[in-house]
Amino acid sequence: MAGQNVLTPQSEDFPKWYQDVVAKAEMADNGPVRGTMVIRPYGYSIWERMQAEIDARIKRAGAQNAYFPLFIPQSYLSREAEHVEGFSPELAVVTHAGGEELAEPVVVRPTSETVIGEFMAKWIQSYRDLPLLLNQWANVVRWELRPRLFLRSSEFLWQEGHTAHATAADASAYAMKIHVEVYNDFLERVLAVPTYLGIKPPSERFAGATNTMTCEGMMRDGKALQMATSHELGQNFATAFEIYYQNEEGQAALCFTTSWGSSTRLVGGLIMAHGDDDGLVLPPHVAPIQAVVLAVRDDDEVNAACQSLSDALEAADVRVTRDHGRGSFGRRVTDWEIKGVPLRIEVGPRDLAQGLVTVVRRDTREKLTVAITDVAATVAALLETVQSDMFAAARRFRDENTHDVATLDEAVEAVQNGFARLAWDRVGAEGEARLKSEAVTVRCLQRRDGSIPADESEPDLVAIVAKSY
RNA sequence: CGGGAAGUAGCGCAGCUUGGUUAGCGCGCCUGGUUUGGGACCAGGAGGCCGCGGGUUCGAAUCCCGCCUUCCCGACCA
Repeated sequence: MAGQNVLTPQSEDFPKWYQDVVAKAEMADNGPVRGTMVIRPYGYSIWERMQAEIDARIKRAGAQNAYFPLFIPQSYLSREAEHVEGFSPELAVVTHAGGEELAEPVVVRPTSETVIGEFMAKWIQSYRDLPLLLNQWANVVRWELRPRLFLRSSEFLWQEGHTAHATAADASAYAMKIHVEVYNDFLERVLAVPTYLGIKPPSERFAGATNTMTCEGMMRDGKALQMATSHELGQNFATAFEIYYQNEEGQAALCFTTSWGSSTRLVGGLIMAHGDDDGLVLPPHVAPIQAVVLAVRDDDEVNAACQSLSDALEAADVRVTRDHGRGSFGRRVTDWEIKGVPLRIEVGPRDLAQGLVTVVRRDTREKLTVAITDVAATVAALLETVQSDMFAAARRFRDENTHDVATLDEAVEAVQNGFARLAWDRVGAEGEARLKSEAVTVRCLQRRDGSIPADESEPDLVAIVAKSY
């Protein structure tokens, strides 16, 4: 068996590799209904770590968690013309319940702007109630025609933030704050995924938004994945749901709202941003298990050493597990590699006789010999090194595969292997159609310095274009 | 939703063309033993509505029709 591929190599068939990893790392299974997903414990523990990190940042930004219903009156969706048009094709609608046909069908939420808008209108009376900053963790349903585990499932888990503000400037600033301080900070510091931040061109905007911001990540096959998104909704939903407040002069004024979301799609992005031919590669900050203490053989002396090592690591706040299992050493090594555990600590009689253990990095495969008394301190520090090295490696990969081009033809050529960057005024509406015919889209628009523009009419913007998930 | 491919044990597959008795193989799983520094070995064993429904037939995994599911490409998509 030695030397045989456990997974389909990325270079041979990337989508097959992805499915192999999801299955063999025990992340998820397909559900019985097309497009549905069963998230297995290992996959869910990664999602839980993501939730904890994102939730803490959302709260730091001042928003509070709440919960709104799964079922939404169909009429709510219709109140905002673009919104209903955008979502109609992917709605799941309940027409029968309690053994009878319903007088008004209810939709299973595809997103919650409408219900939340209804209650914002009820709760907001005065300028003193603003800004109203809400978030919810929930499941949503969008009937997908071409589902893929984590990346696009008909039901998925996410967080959706919804805020109301007195002024356009305040709403805009808050959406930007979330985008940078919650999403991008999380992506870079926890998932170690570098992003291109920017705004979507009008053609790619959220249904009902006046502006959509995105965090675009590059996967190992050079394709783009939108990893989080934030919207300025202007007064579109405030108008539709009559979200008014009384200003300091006692006059009624219409709110400005925002919404922003990130989903279990992030798990798919994590897999594809860092994974290699041996499986997952998890950054330590998001890894449910940061280090595994692996007994080379199952005997009392080795096991005792493993136990005291894992106790010491736990005391140093390392998320550690012990593998003194049966079965061959090689088999167990491979299994932990597939699961992407950042550090493997191998404990065997030869090393032990000299008071040493072998520490192996998953990201670089580098092997280090460490005195057993130094392991706790070494591992804690090494996890931080792995984290920052993974981010640096991902950024290098992204930069090497982002090509500056001057024409649409060159862009189409360049995106066969990564992203292309070109002047936005070289694209335009006709350019987008031309790109679309090649299965290429404008992922985002940026200023020359990489910062996020206010809108697409700013002069001298650049377009990041790519094939995408 | 359109085009293509495929559904046989947990996973990967053979068998189907040319219908015929107990449907096979590899991996995995269980038991016992030997092992364990990169997917170990020996022996024994469990596990199958052959995707679902209907039809043809004395007889269907095999032929015909419908449906469901999965994968690839496209369209669609915060």
